[in-house]
Amino acid sequence: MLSLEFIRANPDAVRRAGELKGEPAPVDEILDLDQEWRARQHRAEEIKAEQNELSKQFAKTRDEALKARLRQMADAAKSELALADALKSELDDLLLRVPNLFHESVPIGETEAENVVIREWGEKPDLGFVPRTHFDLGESLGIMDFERAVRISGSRFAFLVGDGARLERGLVQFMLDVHTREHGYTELWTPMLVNSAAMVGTANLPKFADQLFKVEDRDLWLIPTAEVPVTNFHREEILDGDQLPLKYVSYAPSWRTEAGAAGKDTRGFIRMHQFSKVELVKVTTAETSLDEFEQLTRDAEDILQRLGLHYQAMAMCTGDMGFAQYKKYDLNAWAPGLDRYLEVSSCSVFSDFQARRANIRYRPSRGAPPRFAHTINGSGLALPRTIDAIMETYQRSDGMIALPDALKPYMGGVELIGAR
RNA sequence: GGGGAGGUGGCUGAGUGGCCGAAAGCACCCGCCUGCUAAGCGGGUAGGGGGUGUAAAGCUCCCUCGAGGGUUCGAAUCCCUCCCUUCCCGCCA
Repeated sequence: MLSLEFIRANPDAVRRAGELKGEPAPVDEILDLDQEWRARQHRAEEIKAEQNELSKQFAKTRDEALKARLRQMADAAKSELALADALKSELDDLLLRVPNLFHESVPIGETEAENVVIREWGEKPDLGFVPRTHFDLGESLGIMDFERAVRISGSRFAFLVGDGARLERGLVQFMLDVHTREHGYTELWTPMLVNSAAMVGTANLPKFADQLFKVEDRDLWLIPTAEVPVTNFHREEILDGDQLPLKYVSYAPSWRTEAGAAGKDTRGFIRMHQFSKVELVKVTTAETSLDEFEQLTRDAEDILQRLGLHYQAMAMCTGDMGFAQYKKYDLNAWAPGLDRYLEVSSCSVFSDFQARRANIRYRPSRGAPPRFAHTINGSGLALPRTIDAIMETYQRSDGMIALPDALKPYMGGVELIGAR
């Protein structure tokens, strides 16, 4: 969230950011409530201060008249504080619904049409035959099974079978190895159910509850991404400035309701209720967060390059980047069978927006007052669509699928999927 | 699941109704002292919020001793609920 002080001082900037993001900010309500709350708070504190003072007197004098008066003051202070607290929690609720600002380098725009390609790597492969889709290939090779998944769990679920499952496992291993050994990230294995406070920390709540699976009768939610537990790893901590940046990588299944995506990407292994993802997270400082964000994006791109997949890096425009992000890049890998790009990674820097919610701070130097950290995350990468891009890019005219060299050590001797 | 013990500052740990936002020790910071180092001496060091201030500083008030409620003029301290840690028993991967 944004700080109340900032909103007080820059209401127009907050309003403008909200409009350009298509996420209107309740600035006027906040400013009104803020005034009201502060007035109440002040009055309550005045009563309380006097009460505290007189109470000390009473301890000496034991004056019964004073005691009666103090009893009244205690009641008055209590009800005044209750009013102030009610206003404050109303105010806090509103603050959680104010979208983040965006960096000046973010393109202004309303829809994905105004996103900007900032980098491109490789090119669309010329296979020399009409490429098939991954789901066509996957079903005929017997490595993907959607029909059975529907019977057991419904649409947007899948089984991977044999070499398909192996491919998924190998990819996870490969990505984790690259990020931990070569990019300097520390691996985390996390809880996959988290409480509401954690979801608020990463800004999945309160606004996006309809995107999340909730455990019945408990304050637990299935994580939509490892970002949630990993970013919250240091919640309510004050870190040492010289520990930063902290770099984490985590593999986790991710669950999303995909509400609002009815009818979209219903065929294939693209938009699932459950999918695997390797996630990169950094906790850093205001001074370094934009550079660290660029580097994190490069770390994700490195995986695509090693896999030999053609992709584009896109800078998201204001209207397409989301509520909490300060700046965001998507990585879109080319899928020849589908004849389109698939989003395999989304990398974002949040400024101190999440850190403020999750109360993650650091001390720039010994004795200095704490400051909110900056958080960054990105997929490195999301599995299903990476698998799709691999299958469609490395397919052969005979329907078998070759493997990128980088992946071969992770496939237990399998070099060609479909060979018997 | 049943029963016991416990949750206090960066850490250890004292504190059972006002003198306590909190002894002492450790750690850390500043200064002094000493050929150097170590030791020693003196001082400092929790977080959040309100008011004042152009702002920083400063001044001042309020809140916070796991969380929330209650008793009381007054709660770290007493009572209730919840969460967590730990030990014993039970159950189970």
